[in-house]
Amino acid sequence: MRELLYLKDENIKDFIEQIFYVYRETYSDPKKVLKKYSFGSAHHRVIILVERNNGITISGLLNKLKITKQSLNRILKDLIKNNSIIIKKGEIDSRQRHIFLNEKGKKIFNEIFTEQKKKIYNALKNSDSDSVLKFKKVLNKIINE
Amino acid sequence: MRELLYLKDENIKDFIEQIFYVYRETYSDPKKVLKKYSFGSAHHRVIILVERNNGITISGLLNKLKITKQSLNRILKDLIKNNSIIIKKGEIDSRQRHIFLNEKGKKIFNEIFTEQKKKIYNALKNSDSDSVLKFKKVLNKIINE
DNA sequence: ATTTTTGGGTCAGTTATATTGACATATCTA
DNA sequence: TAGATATGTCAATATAACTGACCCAAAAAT
Repeated sequence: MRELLYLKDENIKDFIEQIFYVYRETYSDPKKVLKKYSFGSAHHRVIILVERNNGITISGLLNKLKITKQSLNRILKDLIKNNSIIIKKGEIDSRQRHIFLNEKGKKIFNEIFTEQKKKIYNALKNSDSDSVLKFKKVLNKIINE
Repeated sequence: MRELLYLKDENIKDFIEQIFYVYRETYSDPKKVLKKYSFGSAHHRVIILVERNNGITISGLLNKLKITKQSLNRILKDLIKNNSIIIKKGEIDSRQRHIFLNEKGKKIFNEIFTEQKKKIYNALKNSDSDSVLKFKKVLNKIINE
């Protein structure tokens, strides 16, 4: 039987450490932009998720963020006050709230994204398409385990 | 000129979102174990880094964690009180402090690691070695950008 | 038609983790 | 010896999360 080196503990430990660094590095660059609007990482994550899932509901966001609704509410209030998002009642189910980025929110997202994409863009640019594809597949496997 | 689809904004956005999920999923499972010792994520990260870098100095840890020494100090005090780590003066440079996991710390690390490795292990098990290798390379490229 | 469940909102208090800024001490280096 | 470095510590503050207890309105189930 072949030895699967990449399943050895030391390799898994490498990944645990690297995933920490990758997350931190990926999410640290836009901090100056966020500070300009008095936003923190929590706002950052909400803006990203709303941009990617326009019209997402409160419970949709809660499922993706895995925080409490009290925590989310604080963030949403800030974003509404800042005029970055608008919230609409559901047409089918009027208990639901659908969240959208408005013009200001889209502008802020773009500023954030411009900073945040750099490291990933450069890393991918220096990789071949097969590597990028396989990178994505393993990422997804970890998420869906 | 070929179009590099994987450099398109929408693909980068995928990665930004996935990296968040992967980090969270990778670091969420050991929370019950940590709670048993009244430890949080900050302690978790320190234990991991000390296990991987036995004898690391304070400034070594600060460079990896990128937090302030005041923040680190709170964590280290907890870990010392709990008898998970010991701190020794440097023999060459006695200003330095070298941090080691002791028996209790190793035991706690193993409990944490047992929980934390599961998702990664299963994800890698369902991947071929080429994918795992390429996954690691792209991770490193993002970190070192 | 009434009851139960669901989606969301909110008040209050607490905890965890990080920050800034200032200052102290010992030790190493030039 | 002067300055730089490694670490420790006090105090105040910010951020982001938590638990727990309620509330209302609308949908779904009975």
